Amino acid sequence: MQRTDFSEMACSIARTLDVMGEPWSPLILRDIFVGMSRFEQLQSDLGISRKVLTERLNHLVDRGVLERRPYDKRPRYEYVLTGKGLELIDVLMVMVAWGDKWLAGEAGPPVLYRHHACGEVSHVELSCSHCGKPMHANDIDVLPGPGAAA
Amino acid sequence: MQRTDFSEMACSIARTLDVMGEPWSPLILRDIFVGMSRFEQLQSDLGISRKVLTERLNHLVDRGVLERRPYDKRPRYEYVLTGKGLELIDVLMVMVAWGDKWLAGEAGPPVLYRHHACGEVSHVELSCSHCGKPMHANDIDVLPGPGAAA
DNA sequence: TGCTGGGGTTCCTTCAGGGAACCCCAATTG
DNA sequence: CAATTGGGGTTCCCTGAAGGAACCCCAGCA
Repeated sequence: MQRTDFSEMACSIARTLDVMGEPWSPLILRDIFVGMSRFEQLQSDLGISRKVLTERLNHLVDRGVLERRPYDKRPRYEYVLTGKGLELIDVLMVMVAWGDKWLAGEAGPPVLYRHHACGEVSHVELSCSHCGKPMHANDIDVLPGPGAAA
Repeated sequence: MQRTDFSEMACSIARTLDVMGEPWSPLILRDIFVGMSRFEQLQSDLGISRKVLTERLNHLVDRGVLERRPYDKRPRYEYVLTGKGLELIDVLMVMVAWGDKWLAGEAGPPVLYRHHACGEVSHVELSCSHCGKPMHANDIDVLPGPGAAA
């Protein structure tokens, strides 16, 4: 085996990377999330090679994060996020928060998020699912779980 | 230019992917976060090629997410997360949450997080930095920001 | 009847990843 | 005082994935 297979590692990061661990997949998911659903649109917006776009779309469909859906009597398809895929957007939202803070520079962030619940432009924060307080790298201990390697 | 350069795109996701957009970087950051800081440890834990590990470490140091620090009179180094790098762990924590939910299977999650603030084993949630309520893909509108492309 | 446009597939070239061998040098060992 | 060891790389070759461009299929339409 030449390229490493991440899907079998006992690590949820590695397994997630098997789904979206090269740079095009997150950008494809981003585009589909903002409403660009067709091959031609994706290809021209991203500037990705057609071959690689085909591979990535098939892979994302295989992994259950996208659904391929015909939209015409002719063989025309659009790609839509499944529930599993929509939750993967969480990862992108956190990438946006980090990129906005550390890489946006003078110009400021390229896009803004307005939160429906409060109507404000804001960004995403990480909190504890149990107590709701902030939860970042330094706020946790990492313990072995039931699915840990033997 | 053969491989696409993501760093110049007007998108915080693409720019973040320029830093950690291939599968090894997140795993390297994970290992360093849990205390594995030396070349040899990383190499044998990950099973990554030595050449690629060297490249990735240099890249992460260049991007300011790792710091290379001598730990001996001999030329021996360890790699530690900078503040910028520690905040990048947020992205990994969200990948873990998603991977635990969708890919862990019967065995359950390989690792658990205990939150210092409440002492409970929990996972990370996304909330709005303004109102604190949940904030996921369907809870936002995406608007052009000041750094949007011309 | 020919044109068009979406959604690919094929082919070739180049470059990045994998794997293994090699190197440098300070400390330790016999 | 050799010789060995071990960390932290570097070099080499081989394979496979990304880029780019051309080609293809087919339904609708002029």
